[in-house]
Amino acid sequence: MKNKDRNGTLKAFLLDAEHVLVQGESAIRLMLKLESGTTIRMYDSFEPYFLVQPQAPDEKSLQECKKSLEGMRAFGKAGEVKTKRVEETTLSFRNKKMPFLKVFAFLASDVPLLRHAAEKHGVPFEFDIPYTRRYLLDKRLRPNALHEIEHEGLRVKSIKALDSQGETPKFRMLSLDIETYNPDAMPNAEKDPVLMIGYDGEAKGVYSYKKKFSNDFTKTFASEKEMLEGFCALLREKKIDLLCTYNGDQFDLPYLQKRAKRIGADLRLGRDKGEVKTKRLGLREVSKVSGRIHYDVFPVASFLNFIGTIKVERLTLEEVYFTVLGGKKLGVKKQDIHKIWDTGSQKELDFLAEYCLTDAIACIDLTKNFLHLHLELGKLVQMPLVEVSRATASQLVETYLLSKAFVRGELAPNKPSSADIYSRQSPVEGAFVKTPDAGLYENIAVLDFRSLYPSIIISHNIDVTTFDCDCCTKAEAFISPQGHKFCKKRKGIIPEMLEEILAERAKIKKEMKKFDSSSSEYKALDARQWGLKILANSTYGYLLYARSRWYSREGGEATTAWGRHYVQDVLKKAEEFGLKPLYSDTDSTFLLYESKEKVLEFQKQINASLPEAMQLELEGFYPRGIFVSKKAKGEEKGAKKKYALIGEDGKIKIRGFELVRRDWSKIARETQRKVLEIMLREGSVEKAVTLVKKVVEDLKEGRVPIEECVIYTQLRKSASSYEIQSPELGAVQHARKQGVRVPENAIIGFVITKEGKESSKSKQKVYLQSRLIELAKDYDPDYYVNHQVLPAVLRILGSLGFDEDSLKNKGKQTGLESW
DNA sequence: TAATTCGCTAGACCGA
DNA sequence: TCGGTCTAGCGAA
Repeated sequence: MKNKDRNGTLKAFLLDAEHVLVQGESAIRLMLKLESGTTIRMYDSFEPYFLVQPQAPDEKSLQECKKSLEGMRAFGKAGEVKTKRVEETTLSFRNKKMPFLKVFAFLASDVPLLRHAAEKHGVPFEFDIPYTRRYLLDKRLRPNALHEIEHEGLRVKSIKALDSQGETPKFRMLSLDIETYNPDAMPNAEKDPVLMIGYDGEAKGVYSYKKKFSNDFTKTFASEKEMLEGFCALLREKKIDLLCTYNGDQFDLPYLQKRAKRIGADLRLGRDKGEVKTKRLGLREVSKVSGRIHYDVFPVASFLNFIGTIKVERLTLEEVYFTVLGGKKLGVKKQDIHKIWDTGSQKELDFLAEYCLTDAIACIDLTKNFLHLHLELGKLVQMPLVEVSRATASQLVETYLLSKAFVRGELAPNKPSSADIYSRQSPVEGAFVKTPDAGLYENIAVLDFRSLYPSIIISHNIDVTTFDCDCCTKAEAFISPQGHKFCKKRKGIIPEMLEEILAERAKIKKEMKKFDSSSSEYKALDARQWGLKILANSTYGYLLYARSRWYSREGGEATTAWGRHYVQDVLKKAEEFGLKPLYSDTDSTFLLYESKEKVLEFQKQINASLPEAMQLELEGFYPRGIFVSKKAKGEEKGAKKKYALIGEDGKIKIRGFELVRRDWSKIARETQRKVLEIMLREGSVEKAVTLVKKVVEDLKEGRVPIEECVIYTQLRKSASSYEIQSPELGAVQHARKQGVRVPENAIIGFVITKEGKESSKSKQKVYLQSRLIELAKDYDPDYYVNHQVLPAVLRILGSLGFDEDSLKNKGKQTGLESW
């Protein structure tokens, strides 16, 4: 700790910036990590402020407004609030430079109060940018990057981000996972103790109490209290910087805190006496521990699942671990834990400890896997790790844009009012999708526009600041297919951002080729390009996001209109070129070819005609592919967003089929997958039919395990607010009637059982037969044959010239329903 | 108080 | 009992 005690300059990684009070004023406390590995705290001063646009831009109005703002009074809970001081400044607003007044406050919490008072004197702006974020943006600091700090003791004199992109701090990490006593499904901290704490990272093991264990990784304490305090001692001893959990925000950390209070344990998870602080951040809760970074893998997995980077059916630790890292699952049912604790055998108790440890291992492994991404994203959008790892797509884009606006000397637009949000609701016409003809095809070339929407936005300078400018005539500007005009003279903030992102990403991709894919350099670069990709892909959505500061309906309309224009142009030109278009969705084109050279020649020709930022890439050549028909009344039409391709390497790419959907049973999905594989690899209908017959027989005979009949669905509303009955709702209602608690919005698994099946000939209500998997005793073979396996499979076989109706004629040799 | 639109499908609902 | 319409969920991009 020598460095901080004297004056001078030091280099450190900036980990976090917190709001603190110093002598009655808002100030910043920085968490810094020296290159030696030591973590220190320092203090910086920063005045909270917001901006006000005077009623009129003339000097007289400006001075009058300034005077009024200086004399402002507002009243908050803590009494009277005053303006600290007011400064004049010039900012660019709606493409014009104009005067603004910068109103400084003593406390960050005064800003919202003063802002209301200021509304009488002008139009307030940038009043809702959180204090610590304002600090990072204004000082152009980059969380997780190396900074040079000039200081006097613990006081920062100046701080500057260094241009050392590659380096990132090395954290001392520990994962944490608790098991609780839970006789009533959901544990209650008022009465249910914490039984075990698993951890991995700087140390690895399990803490428990009273019980004896035969393994050597479990340490037994005399009481729950000593166990909790022992764990805090471990955090201190190992000098942990980063504590990671899976859903610790909402479960583990608040539970430990409540429990400690209840049993009188001295729980110091942080670096000082502070308790776990659980704060609402947007829609969710964040649990913070002072002096350490709490990294919660659950919101990370949830975000990546949402944007499509990973694909899991349920966001459990086990499933995420398995999907992302191929880790094994160790099954202990939550409802069994208290039984094992009370009456379990030694073997069961040992197994529980092992399970607890496995969860801690999964948690640290996942953290190591995702941390690089957030370190890089944090640098990029200037958000500390705690925030960036919990941020939504719109928050990432918006924070990046706020920083860009600051650098460009532009005023950030205010967030929309609720009336604005309401008026932004009507949808904007989206992408073009071509209807394919159903069938089995050979030799399909797939061409993709690389980053279609970002490249269109760049090429045509699309955003709210460039729309309908008054500096370009129609002849000078970019005119969209619907006639929207975009400036050609000044680059917009969003096109500029995307141009930088895409250029940087291309540079990184090139750089990555120099390294081995297992090297740390490669991984850091990969994380960086990944972060850039997330940002670029979210930007179009942000343009049309109703709560966006930089919303542009016209910009969104123009982007998709140009998208439709370019992709349809490719289809038309392909036809003329002698390549038959088969299918197209948004940015992709599927062409039937005879020679690959011709495809490459075509691609070259298109690329020569495109704007510089746009590019048509060859995604691949596929020897065989299947498109199926839509299940529609009347005419037979090919289905969109549903196809399967087999690559030259034998790898199969499947989109849209039931088998990729979690709301279909495993038995139907697996059977469909096998049929698709047979058709793609061998093209043998006979073989596929034989396979299906076997499955149907197994179902009839009850040989299929009930687990393979589970259907997963999320109830996205509260159970009472549904207009219509459904099987999933039926399962929940039945369970609640039995006294089983089912949380709102949960993804539930249910089975269609024989129970509740009506013998009458009237139309069977499936929801009466549906039961949660936990309560299901059997499955209804008729349902799984006729409503799961056969529809999934016949769609494919029927589309490939196999006469579907003949399949259903009972008695025929090949009939699938001949049983 | 979670980026967008396009598209498929099952099952419930409802009127003839 | 049949067939059209609507609600709801999930996936493609």
